[in-house]
Amino acid sequence: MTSSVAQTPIARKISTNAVIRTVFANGSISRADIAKLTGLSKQTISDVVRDLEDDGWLKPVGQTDGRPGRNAITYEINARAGLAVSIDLGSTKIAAAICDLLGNVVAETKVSTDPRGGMHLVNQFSDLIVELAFAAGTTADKLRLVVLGSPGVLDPATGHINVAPSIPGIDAINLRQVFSDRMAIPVIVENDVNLAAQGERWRGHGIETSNFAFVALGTGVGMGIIANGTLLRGARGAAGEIAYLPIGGDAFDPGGFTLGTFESAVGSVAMLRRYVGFGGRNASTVADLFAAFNAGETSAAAAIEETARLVAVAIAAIGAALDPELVITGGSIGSRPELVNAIRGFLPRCTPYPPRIEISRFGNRAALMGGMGIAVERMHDDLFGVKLREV
Amino acid sequence: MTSSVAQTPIARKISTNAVIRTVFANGSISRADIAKLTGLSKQTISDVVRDLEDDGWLKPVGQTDGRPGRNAITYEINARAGLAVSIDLGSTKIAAAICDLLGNVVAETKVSTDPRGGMHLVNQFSDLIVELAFAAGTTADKLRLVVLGSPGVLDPATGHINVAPSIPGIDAINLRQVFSDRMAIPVIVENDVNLAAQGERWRGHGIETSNFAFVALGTGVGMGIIANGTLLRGARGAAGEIAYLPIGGDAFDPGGFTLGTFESAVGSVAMLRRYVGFGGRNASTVADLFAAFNAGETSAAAAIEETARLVAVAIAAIGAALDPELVITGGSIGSRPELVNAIRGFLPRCTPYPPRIEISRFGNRAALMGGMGIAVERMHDDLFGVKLREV
DNA sequence: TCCAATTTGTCAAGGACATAGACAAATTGC
DNA sequence: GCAATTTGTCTATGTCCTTGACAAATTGGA
Repeated sequence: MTSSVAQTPIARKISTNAVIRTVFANGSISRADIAKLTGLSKQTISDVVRDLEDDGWLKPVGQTDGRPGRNAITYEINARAGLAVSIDLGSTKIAAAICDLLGNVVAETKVSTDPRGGMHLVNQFSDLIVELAFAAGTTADKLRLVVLGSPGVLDPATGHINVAPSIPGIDAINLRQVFSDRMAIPVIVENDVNLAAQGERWRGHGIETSNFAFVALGTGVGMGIIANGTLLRGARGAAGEIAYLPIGGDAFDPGGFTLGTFESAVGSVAMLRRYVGFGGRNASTVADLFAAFNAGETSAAAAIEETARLVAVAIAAIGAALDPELVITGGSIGSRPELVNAIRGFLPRCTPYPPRIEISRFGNRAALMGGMGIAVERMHDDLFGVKLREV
Repeated sequence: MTSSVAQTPIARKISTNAVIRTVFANGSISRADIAKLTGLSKQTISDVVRDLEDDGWLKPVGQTDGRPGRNAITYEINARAGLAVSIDLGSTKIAAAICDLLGNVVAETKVSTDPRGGMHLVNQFSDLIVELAFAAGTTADKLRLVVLGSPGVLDPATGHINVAPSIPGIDAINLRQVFSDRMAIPVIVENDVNLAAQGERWRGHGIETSNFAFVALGTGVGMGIIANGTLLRGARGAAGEIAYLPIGGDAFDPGGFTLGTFESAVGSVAMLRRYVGFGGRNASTVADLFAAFNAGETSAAAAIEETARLVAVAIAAIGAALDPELVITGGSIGSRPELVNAIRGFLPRCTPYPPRIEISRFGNRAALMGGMGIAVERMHDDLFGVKLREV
């Protein structure tokens, strides 16, 4: 017998959504132009814009002039009306940033990861957020959302991190819940490679395509898949866990099988082992190895070529399964042009329709960017989205 | 300066959609109950139901009784108000069916494929449709949609069939356009394995999961992927073309590479060749080979085991990329329990999180079912969908 | 300098769609 | 036969949107 509060809000919501989207798409714009673009009446636009201005979402910024007729007041998004945090948790560094409704970075920082892991990381996160909020001229309670990128396989439903070899203690707690309770802000937890893919989709190489894969090659290997314009997570959140691809070794070998056949064959450890196997003696890190390659050392060239060959086969397999238009590579190995050029050479020889290959536009900031992209998208949805009630 | 016709239909559309969905979900139902379930007022429901009844979408079917209070008139979907056709084009047979708005099959038939291909197939299709319409007690012009499943790779945008080895002449014409023009009905063309996956999603093993793959193993091999509940097509419509998986041979071998490395290794031709290689002499078809296996012939067992081993590795690769909860197998080879049991044995030895394996519920009718599922879904969308205008 | 043309934005009237609550009609059970 | 219950319509009211008239503001040319 309770009376519902909002009775016919749906029409106004749709109108509001149309107005907001138009302003987002056009930047500074007058009410008359909004009316023309949306097809809604001038009257409706005036009403909606008044409400949005009262609530702080839009602000008047200037006037038109130079054309015949009365000057129009132009409006634009009040970007500061929605601020969100993106955090990229790595095994050695934590990067974090605050962005506004338009995706502008208003504060950014980076610290070393607390090696004790677990709850100590939650403390680091909240300290970082308070510090960033101060730098952005606001306070942490004004922030609407936190997106946290982490290595490991995450349960899509609960956000629980099931497998995370490189960070101690975060698979023991429900990171999303604990962190969200601590800060009193909604928290989204997502795999870091998935976030990197989202970053490329948002403002990187994936901006004009809706079917691509981000392949991270470094100490570990992973993949983020954008298909039909959205992220693919799979049934258990393990989509893109190409460490387990049966390529580069015997799939039935119990050793490689638990560690991941493909990761054992192309990770940085394997690459250095291969280099030593070819007789190389001048590299203890991947950076050394590429330096040796550029100095013309044949054992380095052989190690890189063999890695490229295996990665090309993996991309062929991914291409057969997913048919991406583009594969973006990243990570400490995958962002090296020397390797990527070799991959480009092998690929047409092992698959009839090779996808384009590009190196990540954002380097090691890709996951941070992806977190911001998700945060902006989510804020728009929460604030202006039109949700039909489920029956 | 043209005045738009419909001014504020959106609220009514949403209400109508809610009513239709409620009736779909509940079967025979009274207006009072619809009001309770949707949360809309009795008045609104009466108005909407009146309109829907006038337009033929709903029909009164009876009355409640036995409970205190006035008896209610119950309504249900008038299933015959929307009829659509599903056609499964195979290299030897064409299967076709008409289904109604509820997905009931009201007419079904099967003929041999005209070996001349091309336009002769279009003639076959239109004859089939006229015949089915007659059997269903209607005429072809009353049909709202045709879904055509075909082998080959289809361009997702145009519906053009780019590669179709087993059917002559259909890659030379724009099948969708020609067929649609001939019948004056909208036509959807889709890859047959993708349709089989949709069929399993609609009423088969995929009904309770939104991440699975349908793997077809027969003369050729193919895969249909359902991820996040929707079909994955890829950038060029070639997602799931696992013929080209670099498994079962050297990915860089120019021969296997053009024919498809994986298909060359596990198709029915390869399986029989393998059987002969192991010394088998009693099988010229796959059916013979399985008969030999069931008679205890060791060369048949070896051929099947080797095929199962390769398929298990392929499923491991697919699992690493897509993380499906379930893999459904079909096709003349893939629907044999003897093979699938062997696959089930190999799988846990080559991947740490093996997906469940099931044999297709519909056998060779899976694509036909999938076409009906798509047709029903599409009819619902067209007839009752709520579309927000794009700005 | 003044006026026509143009554009912006508000006002007022009217229509579609929703809700709430009163009430008539129909049915069950005592 | 009557109270209780349920269905479905009627009436009144409110929100949101549209249309068309009109005032306000600006440009450019006579």
